[in-house]
Amino acid sequence: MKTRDRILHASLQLFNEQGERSVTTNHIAAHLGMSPGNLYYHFRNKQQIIAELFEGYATEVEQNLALPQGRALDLDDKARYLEAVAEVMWRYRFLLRDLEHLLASDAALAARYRPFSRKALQAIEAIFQGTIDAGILDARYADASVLALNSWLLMNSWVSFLCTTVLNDPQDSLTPQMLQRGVYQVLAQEMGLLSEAARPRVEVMLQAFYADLPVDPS
Amino acid sequence: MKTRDRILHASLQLFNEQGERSVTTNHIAAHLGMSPGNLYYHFRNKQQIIAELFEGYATEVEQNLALPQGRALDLDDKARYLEAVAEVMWRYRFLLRDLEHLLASDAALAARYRPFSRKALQAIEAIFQGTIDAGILDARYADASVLALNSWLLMNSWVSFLCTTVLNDPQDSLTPQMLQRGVYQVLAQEMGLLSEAARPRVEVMLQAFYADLPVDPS
DNA sequence: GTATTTTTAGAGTAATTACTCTAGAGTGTC
DNA sequence: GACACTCTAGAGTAATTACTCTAAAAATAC
Repeated sequence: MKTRDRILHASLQLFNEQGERSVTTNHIAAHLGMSPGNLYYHFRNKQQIIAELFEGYATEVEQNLALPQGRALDLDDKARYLEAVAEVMWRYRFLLRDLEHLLASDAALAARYRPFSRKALQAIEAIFQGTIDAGILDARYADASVLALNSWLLMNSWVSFLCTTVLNDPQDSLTPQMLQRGVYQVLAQEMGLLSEAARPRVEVMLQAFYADLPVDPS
Repeated sequence: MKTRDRILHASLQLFNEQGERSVTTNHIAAHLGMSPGNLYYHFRNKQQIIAELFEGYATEVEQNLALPQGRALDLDDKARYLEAVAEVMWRYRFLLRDLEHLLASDAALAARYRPFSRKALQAIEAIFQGTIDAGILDARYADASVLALNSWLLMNSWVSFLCTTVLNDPQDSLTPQMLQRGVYQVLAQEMGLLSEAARPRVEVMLQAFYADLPVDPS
């Protein structure tokens, strides 16, 4: 792997593990056994590293939210969307965690983020509209834009919730079940909105995503 | 006001405005026209200031989530809960914004936060269970614990969403309409879950909370 | 009024951090 | 072998930051 890519890779890993705030450029260089000077040869500054990681994140999210070409949505599509996006968000979780500070201290990134987020919202709205049009959700009560916004918020905050409230110890690591439960929480929004035709099948699918969270009784 | 309280007050204000990360203890002291030594006479360290602010936040949230004594829930109760909690979250927004980092760098605060968050979740669940028992939500589809978790997540992430995606400029300030829309997003979860008896009145109430977000077409 | 305690100022410090600068090593070309 | 270009090391720095220390002022007690 090229030095430049090794820096990006290590930065992402360390940012995710420890938070962007507590990972310095010197840490990144030391982690790679290289000199700070070398790191700064490849990147003008720390912001640039973050900005390039964000581009990777944005690209992957957008790819995973594109509507299928030339066919209507089916029942499993949404779960697939959710799982894919959840995985990307997990892989770039430091961005979600420190987003407000990153945007506040980098106006260019903030200007880049807003249209990204709005575009993602529109894509999710299109997906919901697809399930309404396909007769899966009841058009009388389901509002695609409201559902899209709530879904986006839930997805963006799920990992943070796990880290702050569910995990008892920073050492503990997240399990796939915990991530899956996040997907369940988004899908569960539809419980009251299912058309009679779709309800039986969707309810079965939903149950497959349910997972108890380890909340010790205290 | 006592010096100690002035420090807490100024810290909260500055943390909210600029983020905890970029507000140093020297800034706080300077803002109050006092010496750093004086600040450190009243507080052992920055963590202690944050911890005490958190206590204020936790207390207020818990007070605002207590079930009414000696009567069943009525239709307006939940909106009142939401508005009250949303206001508290707004007033302590730096905590929500930097929560992960604050907990990661202060094990005692993390240990304090988890039971708080779980307790809040249970309180919200009790509120939802109340509306189910009161026949407002349809018991066939409404799951109090799932709804409670989603509501908590939505409330916790709403202000962050406004700051990162809606506001075009850090200078811009949030309007009450924007906060109200957050309440709407939580209430809107119930659209498909309303009992036939409750639906007409709740739908009217819901509309009162709806507000368009200023998302410029770009 | 004096003794005691609480509160405050302000200079200072050790540690950290993002980033710079210079010089040299490696690699390819002719 | 000379030249050019890319890449890397590593020492160094200016600025920042959380926090300490000493001494004096202010409040309180008796």
